[in-house]
Amino acid sequence: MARKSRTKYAILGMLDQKEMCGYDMIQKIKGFINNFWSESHGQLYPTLAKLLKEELITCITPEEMRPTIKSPKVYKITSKGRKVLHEWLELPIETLQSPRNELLLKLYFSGKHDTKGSIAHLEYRKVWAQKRIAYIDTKIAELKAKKKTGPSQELTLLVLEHGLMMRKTEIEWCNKAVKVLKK
Amino acid sequence: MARKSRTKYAILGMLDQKEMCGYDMIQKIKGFINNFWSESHGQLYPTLAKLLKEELITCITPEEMRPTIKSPKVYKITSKGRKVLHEWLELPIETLQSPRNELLLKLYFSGKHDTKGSIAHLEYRKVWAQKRIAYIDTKIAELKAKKKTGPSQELTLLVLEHGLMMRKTEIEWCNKAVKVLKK
DNA sequence: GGAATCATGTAAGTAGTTACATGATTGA
DNA sequence: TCAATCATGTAACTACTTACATGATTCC
Repeated sequence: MARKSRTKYAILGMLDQKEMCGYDMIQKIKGFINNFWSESHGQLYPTLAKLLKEELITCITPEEMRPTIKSPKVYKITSKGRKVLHEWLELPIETLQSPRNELLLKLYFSGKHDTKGSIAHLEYRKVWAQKRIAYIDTKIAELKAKKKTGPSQELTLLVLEHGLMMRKTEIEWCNKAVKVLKK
Repeated sequence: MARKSRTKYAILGMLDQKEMCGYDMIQKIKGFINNFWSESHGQLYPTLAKLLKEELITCITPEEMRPTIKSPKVYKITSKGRKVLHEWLELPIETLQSPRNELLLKLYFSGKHDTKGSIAHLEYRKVWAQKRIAYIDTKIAELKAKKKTGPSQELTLLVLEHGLMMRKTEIEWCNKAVKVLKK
């Protein structure tokens, strides 16, 4: 029954790349990972505790070192955790349906009544998308400036590219929609 | 505190267009509205009860007519409901962040280890997107075949167009990603 | 008569957000 | 010394899905 949380796998995935503490994960989630995923820290910390209990991760900051000066709980993925992660990675992707889109919901329900309002929503969305594009562009430039290339860099680039293409298409569609509404 | 459910507005929006019963709403949600929104009937029915209590909708199938032969509960939006709906429609859209994307999550975490698996995910996504495109194409054709045009038809077309453009971009990106992974 | 679909609801459980709460460290 | 940020956690609450449950109607 019920949906399955993927917080678990997001954590395992991050720890598979590098050992780190909860706070570091939150930074990552608010940073690059935010391009395609989100987690709240109210969900993260309890899940970390659960993963420890399941022995999918270990805390490599020993109990006796804490809470002496500046020692966050650094977590590391276990081989069992790695196995669980890779099994999940190979599983087919479950969420194929297009996600909820509040813009389309509002547009569809208000278009007839209030074209001005709808156009405002669309213009605002365009501004947002443009900001995203500018941000992603600088990120891509930064990444390309680093001479060092590698498989992980290529993946990062792909993710950024995804955001870029989606936002551009969104803007294109918004322009079309505005045209229709103004007509 | 906490997130706000938009089930309420989805219902009001549907009833603003046409009076109908809960079952009809579920059909709509599983049909056209599914292009941009989702609701489960386990969420819908309790929300209908709540809206009745708030007097944003009324049930126009009188109590005494039920449960005689074939009489579903037909709901109608009230003027108060309409007001609440329109106020919400004008409010800025809250959910601007890009939604969770399980494909990108898996790709980002597995790319280095398992390019074959990643490519499989991408190819599967392409198949799905192509099916969606085919479906939307027929819907658009159907709609255009009807000579009758109007504002609501234009909106429907816009929504379908949105899905079309997004899926096409997705395929384009998948192709790019596959190329990078195969390299 | 039996299957599909019409039609409405409730129950149980998970997922998730936000606010509350606390305290250490760093650097201006 | 004060603000920002590092760092971890819990509490309260909402949202949501899926399964359970039931019964009528329609059409073959």
